[in-house]
Order: sequence, then structure tokens, then C-alpha cells
Amino acid sequence: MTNENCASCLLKSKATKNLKASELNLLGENCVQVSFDKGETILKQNTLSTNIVYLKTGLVKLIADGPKRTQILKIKKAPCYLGLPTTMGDKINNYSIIALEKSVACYVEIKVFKELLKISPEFSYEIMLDLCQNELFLYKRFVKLLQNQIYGRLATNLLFFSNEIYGSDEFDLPLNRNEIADLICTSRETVSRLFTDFSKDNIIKIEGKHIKLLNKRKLEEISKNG
Amino acid sequence: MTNENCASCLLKSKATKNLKASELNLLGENCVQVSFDKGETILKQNTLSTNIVYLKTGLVKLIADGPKRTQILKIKKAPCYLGLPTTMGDKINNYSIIALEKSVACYVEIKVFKELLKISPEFSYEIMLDLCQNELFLYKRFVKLLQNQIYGRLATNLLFFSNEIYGSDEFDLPLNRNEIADLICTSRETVSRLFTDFSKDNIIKIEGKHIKLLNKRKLEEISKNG
DNA sequence: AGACTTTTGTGATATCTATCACATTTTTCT
DNA sequence: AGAAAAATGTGATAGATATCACAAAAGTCT
Repeated sequence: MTNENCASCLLKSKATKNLKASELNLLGENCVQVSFDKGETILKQNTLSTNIVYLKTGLVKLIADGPKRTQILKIKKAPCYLGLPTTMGDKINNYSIIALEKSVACYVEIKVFKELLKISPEFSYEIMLDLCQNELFLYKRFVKLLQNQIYGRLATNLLFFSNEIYGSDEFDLPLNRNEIADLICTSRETVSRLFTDFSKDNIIKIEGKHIKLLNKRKLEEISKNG
Repeated sequence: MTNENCASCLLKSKATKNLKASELNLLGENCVQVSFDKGETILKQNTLSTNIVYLKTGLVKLIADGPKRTQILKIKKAPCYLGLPTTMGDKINNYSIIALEKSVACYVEIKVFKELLKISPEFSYEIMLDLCQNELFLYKRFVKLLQNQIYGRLATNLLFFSNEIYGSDEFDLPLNRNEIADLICTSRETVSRLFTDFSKDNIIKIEGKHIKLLNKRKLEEISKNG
């Protein structure tokens, strides 16, 4: 296992900034950096969970097989930890993680990660904070998915891409229509219809994957009321 | 603030079993035990989050206002921690917690809880494990809610009550029809129709809130396939 | 460049569940 | 015990979205 220089890494996590030089060294000795192309699998569902993954750069989707079809659980943007719940909470990976664009990730052995949790309370605390904030985010996200109709569900996610992922009202969607359907729990035909309707109402402008939000205020209203 | 004797408490959490006598004493000095009747509010949404709650005995529901109606996020049975994500992850309580039967809870000041996290890695680790397992549970629960139709959604929850809460195929539902509708995201009329259909098919026998699962295998099949 | 595969858009129809209304039953309060 | 309120069950109808089919457009590979 190659030795990564975590101390000098400019993309390390907020949590690891709490670690001493010796702790960073321990981390580096048990850490491997890997590059991924779009579509490649970073972590696979139903395999043994032996590593914590830290996403240095890129964008990924967390997916799981549901009763009827694949479900996109969440989309995460670097920098962030991936697979923490499934590695610490179970022996088997409960979901897969797929790169949505070129990405770079570091794999850390679970034993080393647990050791760092024990010897650095500040590190442990930051990780716990992240878990707590993630849970609150999941509650909000799923309640909106469950209670809104499909216009509201699509609007919510378009706003998420704009505000949280790209920081812009104009961007290339990282998902095809079928994947968007997996994200908002509908069919790909319905996604097409919604994009057509939003375009006709001058709420968005879309050409293939390139999208521009024309009436963000209206999207916010649709997102809120469903 | 009265001094609770946490050291001698027979209902303390697995996590606190890692604490030394001095740490338990610190906990006890900043801990208040309160009893609740069914329907009473243990933690209220949109109030300041200043306490961690440990449920010693009883059963509770976590609820939040959604775009259309109240959503039951989760039902939790003692012994367990409540409100961890919302107290550590935000300054405001993101959801309410209501007793579904007579319950006893201990309120711990967040500052003391954080202190214990810092001084006891084993305690911290157990709390983190709990957060991770909870997140996995939420993923499974919400994916089934999102993808199954209403028969599957009701079946899943009846099995949850039977297997995880009551450990019996015969029990009193802790929720009325409207609350069950809040749990599985449907209308109270639909809940009535489903109970009627399941009764007609000899899958369950229900009289008011008293229910007996007659064909658990069938419920499992419906839960799986929706 | 062209063939092949994948993705997308739209029309038509079917299915599922919400909503509304109302009556009945059960529970709560005095 | 009786009145009032809340909860429940059922019927009828409306609305939302899935499904199926098919054609067209876009992307990939050789």
C-alpha cells in the first residue's frame, strides 16, 4: 500500500485538520489515491465494507437497488467522506457509489480510520457532526420526495443542482433522463414531459443536458408547494 | 438541576457503559429525568436545540411538517437516544418527538454531552455507530416508501411493528388511522380500505387498534414487491 | 462516414390513489 | 348517562402518473 502524503495534501478534509503530524502519517501509510472516470464504480453494493472513502475532487451518486428499480439516494460533491455509514454500520456495503464525472478518491482502511477516531476526539467530533448534518438533510430530502408531486420533486432537485452543486443558474446536468427519474422517483417519460412543460412555461431552457434556470423564483414556489 | 444517579441506573445506554465513575457523575449532575403521558411532546420542532434526550422506557414518534402534511419520520422504542442529529447538527430542532405511550426520558445538556464525547473515545464511538446504523435504516425505509405502492408500504410497517417493536404477531397499534397515514404517506381513507382488504384476504385480523397478523409470509411478500 | 446502440419525446391508455361527501361508530368530557 | 367531538368506513369521482408503443434524435464505435 503506497504511502500518501496526507500532511501536504491541499484537499484534505476539515476533520483531518485536527490530526497531529504523527496521526496524518498513520493515515498516509494506510491510504491509496485512485482516479475515476465518469461512470466508474468507487464502491459497490453487496461487497464487504473494508474502507472509508474520501472524495478529493469530483461528483458522485449513491445508489441502491429498491423493490422496483435503482434508487439514487444522494448526490455528493467533493470534498467529502463517502460510505461512512455503510462501512461503520454494517459489514456489507448497503449501496454503490458511482462517479458522475472525473473524480479522485482516497481509500482508507477501516481499522486505521477507527484508530484515528479513538486517538483524536476533535477528528471524531467533526465526523460525528457530518453524520448528524447528513441525517437532517436526508429527512428534509425524503419528506419532500414523499409528499410533493412530480413537478415539485423535479423543481427541488434542479434547485439543488443550481445552488449546492454548480453555484450557477446555468449548467450541464450530470444525469441522463433515466437517472433523473431514479433521483426523483418517476419514469423517464414523465421527466421528459416535465422538462417540456417547464420549457413551455419559460421556467427553464433546456438543450440536451445543458440547462438554464430562467425563473428560479417560480421553481422555488413549485418546490415548496409541490 | 437535580442530580440523577446515572451510575446506578439499570436502563442506561450501551454507550454510557464505557464511561468511568467520574464521567457518569458529570452526566448525573447535568441530567433530568422526566415522565410523559401518551401524546405529550418530548422535543418540539423549531425550538432551540439545547439537550440530548435519552429515552429510558416507552415508545415515541419523530414528526416533521412537510409540504403537505405532518410526516412521521421514524418510530423509536426505548432504550435509545433521541434528537442527536438535530441537537448536534443544527441550532433549531428540525423535528418534534411525541410519546406514543407512557414514557420516561432523561434530558442531558448538550455541553455536557459534547464534553463526554471528547473525554471518552469509547462512548463517542458507540454514539457514532448508532448514527451510522440509523442512516442505513433510513435509506432502506425511505426507498421502500418511495418505490412501493400503498399495500407494500402498509405491509412493511406492520412487519416493523410486529418484529421490531412488539416482538409478537398480535398487538395494539400505537397509532390511529390518521397517524398511520402520516407514517406511510397516504390518506386515512386509503388506510381504512387497506385494512379492510387485508382482513377480507385473511392476511390480518383487526378490531379497532388491536391487530393480529394471520399471514406474515404474505405480508413479507407484499412488503418486498409492493 | 456509416452502422449500431442508446437516449429521448410524444401519444394513447390504464391504473392507482386522492378527494369529497356523508353516515356510523367510538371515544371523551361533563 | 348523555352530549359532543373525534375517528372510522365506504361510495363515487377526479386527477396524477405509469405503462406501452413507436418514431426520431443523439451518441458511440469501427
